[in-house]
Amino acid sequence: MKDADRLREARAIVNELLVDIFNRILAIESESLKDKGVKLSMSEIHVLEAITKTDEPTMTNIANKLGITVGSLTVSVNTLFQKGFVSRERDPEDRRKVIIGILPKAEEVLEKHNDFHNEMINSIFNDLKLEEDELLISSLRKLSSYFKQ
Amino acid sequence: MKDADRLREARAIVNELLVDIFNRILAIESESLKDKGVKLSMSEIHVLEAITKTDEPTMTNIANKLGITVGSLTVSVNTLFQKGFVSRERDPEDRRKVIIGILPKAEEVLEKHNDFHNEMINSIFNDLKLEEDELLISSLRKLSSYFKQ
DNA sequence: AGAATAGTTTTGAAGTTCAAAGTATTTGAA
DNA sequence: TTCAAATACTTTGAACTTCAAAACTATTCT
Repeated sequence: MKDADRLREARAIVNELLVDIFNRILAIESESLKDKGVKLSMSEIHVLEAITKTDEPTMTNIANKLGITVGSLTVSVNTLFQKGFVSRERDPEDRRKVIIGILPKAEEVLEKHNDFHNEMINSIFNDLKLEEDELLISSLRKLSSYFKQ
Repeated sequence: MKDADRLREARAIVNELLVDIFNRILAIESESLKDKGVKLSMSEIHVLEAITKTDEPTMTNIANKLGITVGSLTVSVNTLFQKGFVSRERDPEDRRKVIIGILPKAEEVLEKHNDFHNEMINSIFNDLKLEEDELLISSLRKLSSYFKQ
């Protein structure tokens, strides 16, 4: 087989795998949480996750992290606030901003969600050698930066 | 830095990148299509894509490929049929089955969608060496098989 | 103070999805 | 053979997510 053919095949496989993963990940993730007795929807989980991973967790910053509008985020935060998963307070420095915080009830849930992510990452890393990690990381980094261009 | 630390760091990065990609891919994909004058939503595009990639494209098989219920697929196919993107006909061998087909109007759209996927894949492969492909593929394959467990 | 700006919330509409109930067809066991 | 169960699909109603636009509040600028 020629190199060009091999490359074409490799691309096709990577593409197919990405599509497959994309199509299944949400459903499986949500099932995994249901099994663990978590009542929240996946989008609510992702909001909680984004809050913990946003440096200055204002509405605008969190919405950017998630790639949704601030209006959509407000709707979601409303119910999370009402259910007692997050706190909300004005920034004393700039009282236009609302800082969102995670409450203990949410930390529990995020821990269970993390288990899922860890299992997922395990399944990739299990029999990779250390020096091979770099390549995987650089591939994904390229993909991610392509999306942020 | 110890190997264990390096591994922990690698996992964290891979996880973060996957989450990032997941959060952005849909929005960007949909914007890319809007730029190209395509009127369909992403989920409609994914239905079309799944039809072309399912061996015997019955409702059940396509729904499985997509990871949604057959009922949901029916709703989507209803509008795609009405807009003239897909054909629908009973399987003469087993008249319970409905075989879905892609019409020319849909092929045009899928071509544009493919451009997006190709650009995406390009951005990963651009400066990978041939022998490195295998590793990337095997990593993704593991991830994908983990989801199909 | 008044106008402009920034951050957030509210609202209405559209789209996606599921679960449950209903229809049509096929299969298989009595 | 016949009819009950299984299979394939569609319909329906409800819940959820999201967006765009308008409204509101707080802050900054002139």
